[in-house]
Amino acid sequence: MSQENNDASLCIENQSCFSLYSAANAMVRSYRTALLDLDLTYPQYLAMMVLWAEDGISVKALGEKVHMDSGTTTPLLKRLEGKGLLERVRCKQDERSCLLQLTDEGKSLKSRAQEIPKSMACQSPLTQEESDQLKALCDKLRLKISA
Amino acid sequence: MSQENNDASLCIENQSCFSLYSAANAMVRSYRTALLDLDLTYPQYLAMMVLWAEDGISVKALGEKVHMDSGTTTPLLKRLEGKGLLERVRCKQDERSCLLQLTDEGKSLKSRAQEIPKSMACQSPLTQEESDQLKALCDKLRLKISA
DNA sequence: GTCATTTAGATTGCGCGCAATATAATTGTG
DNA sequence: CACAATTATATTGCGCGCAATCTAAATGAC
Repeated sequence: MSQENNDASLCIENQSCFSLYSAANAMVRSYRTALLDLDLTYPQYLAMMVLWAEDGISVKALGEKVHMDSGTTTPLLKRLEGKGLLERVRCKQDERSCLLQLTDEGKSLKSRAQEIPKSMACQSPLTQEESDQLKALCDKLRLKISA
Repeated sequence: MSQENNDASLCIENQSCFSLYSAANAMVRSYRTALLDLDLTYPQYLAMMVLWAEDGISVKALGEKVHMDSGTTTPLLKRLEGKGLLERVRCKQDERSCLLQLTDEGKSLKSRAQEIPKSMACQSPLTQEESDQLKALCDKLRLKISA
């Protein structure tokens, strides 16, 4: 395919990393439409999912679950607080720690969010089997390279 | 695993999209070290690979190959120009179009970059087969959802 | 040729993602 | 108890990623 490049190793079309990178961007892009209704970005949606599953956890615990550091979580959580979806309160036992409490509005958003996984699964071009396979490969990759 | 969430659909641990997203971020992060020596970010490295394979192409053609729009490519290419790796020249036949010409420095960077795919492949936790599988799934996903 | 349409690229604005650093609270050590 | 080390979060700065908008050049329709 490539005329000027005799070795294929530096060719983006051959690199699984580039495919991974592009697919992730495309995925986030396709979530945008679905999340417009909830007024959430994809990373914000991830944070909300964590809190819907486990309200009241610390910033640190949430950061570990979504694999983000405080440079990403702090401003993101401030934006969610600004939208009135949660409150950030200092932990009494450990004043360093900051606990995240969903507001009523934040909790009520969960019911509207139930549609998101359904609609995304519907428009996914992958079968359930392929999706599971993709997940397993991505998990293996992430776990090993960030170790 | 989750105590407060009786349905699994809104749980990030079950979502292949979250795995894809996290794996892509981890991958870019792991490239950072390898690319430090070349003074390139991962997206800049992608652009350079395209130009190493096909010097002189337009901004539009490059954007299509790396799947980025002008809001991303324009500042990225200006940074590469600022580093002295390429020049952006208006096309004589079509003044709207902007052609990208590698400088000698930009061309010579290719030889040093040959090490990158090798070292990344070495530290990859995936077998060649798994990597191919991941690429196929990502390509299928991206092609269909951005159609 | 005139004018609407299309096209290539640039600009603006916002939200990540993350390295590096700072701050303040807590814990560990002697 | 003093004080070094650790820990949780916040801040700063930079480079994407992309929607929305703008400009200017080229193309198409009549």
